[in-house]
Amino acid sequence: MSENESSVPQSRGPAEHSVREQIVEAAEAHFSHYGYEKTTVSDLAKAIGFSKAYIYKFFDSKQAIGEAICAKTLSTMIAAVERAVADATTPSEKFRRMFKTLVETGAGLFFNERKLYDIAAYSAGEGWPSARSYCERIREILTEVVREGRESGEFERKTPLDETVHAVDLVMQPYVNPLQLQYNLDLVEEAPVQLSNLVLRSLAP
Amino acid sequence: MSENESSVPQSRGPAEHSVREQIVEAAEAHFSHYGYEKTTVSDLAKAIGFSKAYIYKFFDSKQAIGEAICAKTLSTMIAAVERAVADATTPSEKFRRMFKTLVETGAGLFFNERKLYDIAAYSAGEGWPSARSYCERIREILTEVVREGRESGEFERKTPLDETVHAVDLVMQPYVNPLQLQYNLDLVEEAPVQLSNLVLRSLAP
DNA sequence: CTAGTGACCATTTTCGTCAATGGTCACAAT
DNA sequence: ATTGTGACCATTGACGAAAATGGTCACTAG
Repeated sequence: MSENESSVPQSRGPAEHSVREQIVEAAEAHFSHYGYEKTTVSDLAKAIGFSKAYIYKFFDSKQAIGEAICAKTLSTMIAAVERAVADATTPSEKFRRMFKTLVETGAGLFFNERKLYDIAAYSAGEGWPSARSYCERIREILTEVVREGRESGEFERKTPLDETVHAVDLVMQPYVNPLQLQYNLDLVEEAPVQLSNLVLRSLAP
Repeated sequence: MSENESSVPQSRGPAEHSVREQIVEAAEAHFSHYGYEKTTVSDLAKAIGFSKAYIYKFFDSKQAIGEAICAKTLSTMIAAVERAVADATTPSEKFRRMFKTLVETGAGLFFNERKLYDIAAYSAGEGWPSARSYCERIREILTEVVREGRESGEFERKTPLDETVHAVDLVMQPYVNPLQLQYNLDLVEEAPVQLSNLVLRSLAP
């Protein structure tokens, strides 16, 4: 009773604090520019005009700061997906846009903010909370879309909801998970289309 | 006009030769025991009682030897899949077994012959011919299964065959490709089942 | 002509060293 | 009590020299 199951970088000290926000801001700038490894905690301290030691009043470790940045990055992607889903009308279209947006923002992160992408990939590989809750949120959105499709009669209702969602989630995983996406970048165009078609065929009543 | 598109390790000298076979044999033993990187060409030479230079009469490079071993490994997996498919009766069952066997033998390689698995993963990552023809062969087998299913009326026939096969191939990719399989080892049990169900639902007439 | 090799070179890998980094803590200022 | 820091330690990373490795080639033996 004491150890967390899998390395959980935590923050400490006051949750709302201008210094905490300054740290995050500086970290975002430095990490995205120089990368996580090449940025030292001292760099961040200098950037906000405090000593290195003071940073540790707000974050448990350097990793915890990385976590915060990663969570922010992934939140942006989630937001884009939520917007895309909200814009679509039918459940089928919602699913298509969800998948497409997910892959596009992921690939965009890879090509335009490579350093941040690397953090996200590492996070996913280590099973950090930020990556976990990201995957969880994706699944929630997916569940909502599928349920809506079932209610409107657009999707079949024989298979248990959980099972359907789980299977579809497995199909998307290689493109949702930053760790795996990098091996499928050449499929960014076709995979979401082809796989959406296949999934929607499987969802047909 | 001369360069091959992507690094293609080739062999040279007589194709059938006892020394060539001895090299492959020694390489298989050494690679699987010490790994590709930790095995030197001199080690192989010593093992078969010839000089290092002689090895290069039969193989273009060390990588080419790795390729040969990799091809052998992947052939074994293909053979297992072909056996599994032949054993099954219905196209649906053929597909299920194909997927399951693929994942099982892949995971088996990872857990029991890790060093050989690493070579296969590297091969897949670099797009070596051995990995390519492995993927191609999988696709051929899959095509055959789907076509059989269509002919027997078990699978739908509206979607173009190529499109169907391509999409199903994309679904299996993360578990077929050694490079990606290692990130999905915790899903070895459920993924083939869940995904087979989904795919078969999508193939229903 | 075929089977086979030692000596050689350019590039990698290994390894030991030392500075840099992540992280802590006792303490100072307000 | 809160805000903040310099000094300190164990571990890690960078760096250059030295050793090992992949690969070639002129050459020998039969």
